[in-house]
Amino acid sequence: MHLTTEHKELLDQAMERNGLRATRQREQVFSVLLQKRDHPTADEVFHRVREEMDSISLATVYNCLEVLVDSRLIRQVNFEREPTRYCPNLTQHAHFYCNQSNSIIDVDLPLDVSQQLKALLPDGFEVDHIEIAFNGCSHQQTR
Amino acid sequence: MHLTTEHKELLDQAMERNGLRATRQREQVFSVLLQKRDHPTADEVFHRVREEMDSISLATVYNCLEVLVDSRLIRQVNFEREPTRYCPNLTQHAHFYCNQSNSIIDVDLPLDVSQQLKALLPDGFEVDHIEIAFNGCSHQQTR
DNA sequence: ATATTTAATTAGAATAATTCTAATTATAAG
DNA sequence: CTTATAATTAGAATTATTCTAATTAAATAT
Repeated sequence: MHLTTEHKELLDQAMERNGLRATRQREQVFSVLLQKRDHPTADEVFHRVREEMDSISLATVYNCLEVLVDSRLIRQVNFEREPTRYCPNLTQHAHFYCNQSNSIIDVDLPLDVSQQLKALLPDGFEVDHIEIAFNGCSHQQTR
Repeated sequence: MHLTTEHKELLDQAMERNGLRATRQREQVFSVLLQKRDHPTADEVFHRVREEMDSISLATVYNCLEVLVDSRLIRQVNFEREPTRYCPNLTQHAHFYCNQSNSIIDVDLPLDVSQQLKALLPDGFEVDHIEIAFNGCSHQQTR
């Protein structure tokens, strides 16, 4: 497990705040997500975690991911009917789905743009978050 | 069945264009979606269609919806892990999910805003479409 | 330290939306 | 009217996810 001190504290504090425990499994799942900046499915996370912790169950991975999402340490991204993916990038960003290479690319989202989007809403609408998904072709190599 | 002449022609042309047939079932599914400006699931569409065509099967409804989406006569909207919903509003718009009333509200999307969003992408990225989902509370009555 | 309480993990069953399959029926073309 | 092709149908299969009940681990109190 390779959680940096900062990330470990981030997790500990988030768990504390929510009256939850920073278990080995939760640390491991968080760690795995931070190690590779991609967008794995729960099943992919499960397999990556298994490499170091072969007793973990898929149900636990789902539980850990849910906890991490709820405490806003990671983001959950859904695209069409595909399995949910998880994303350690906490900065405000959109996703670009390349339907040729089948990959997901993070797209930075400047504050003024998201504010402009919120301005489209009628009075009294309170926004918790905005999901923006581009779909198209990025002309990148299929990795 | 209550397809207006214009909608009937819209369907016929779209089917023609794609080498498909404008069957009774496809007409009926299209009609049901146009009759009520909401965002029903496949199952809800199935039940609405059944009222007038009791022989239709759920598989056919799924097939019809897919065909209509592919021919861009309706839109498919996905939110989190909820069942896919279908939307007859073809104008450019975003969706607002009110997590209190659990309803979906269409939000008009001006052309300049979507263009601004596209401008965020690196060179060479080609956009087919953009999905924008707001999540929050609209302070509306739970219908 | 040890016992007790509470929360988390586990394996596997259950669920729910969607897709697939193979047979039948409808539509269009010759 | 026959033939070829596409669409529909019922039901089985699939897949991601959630639930369940038993076990284990962590935190707290003794």
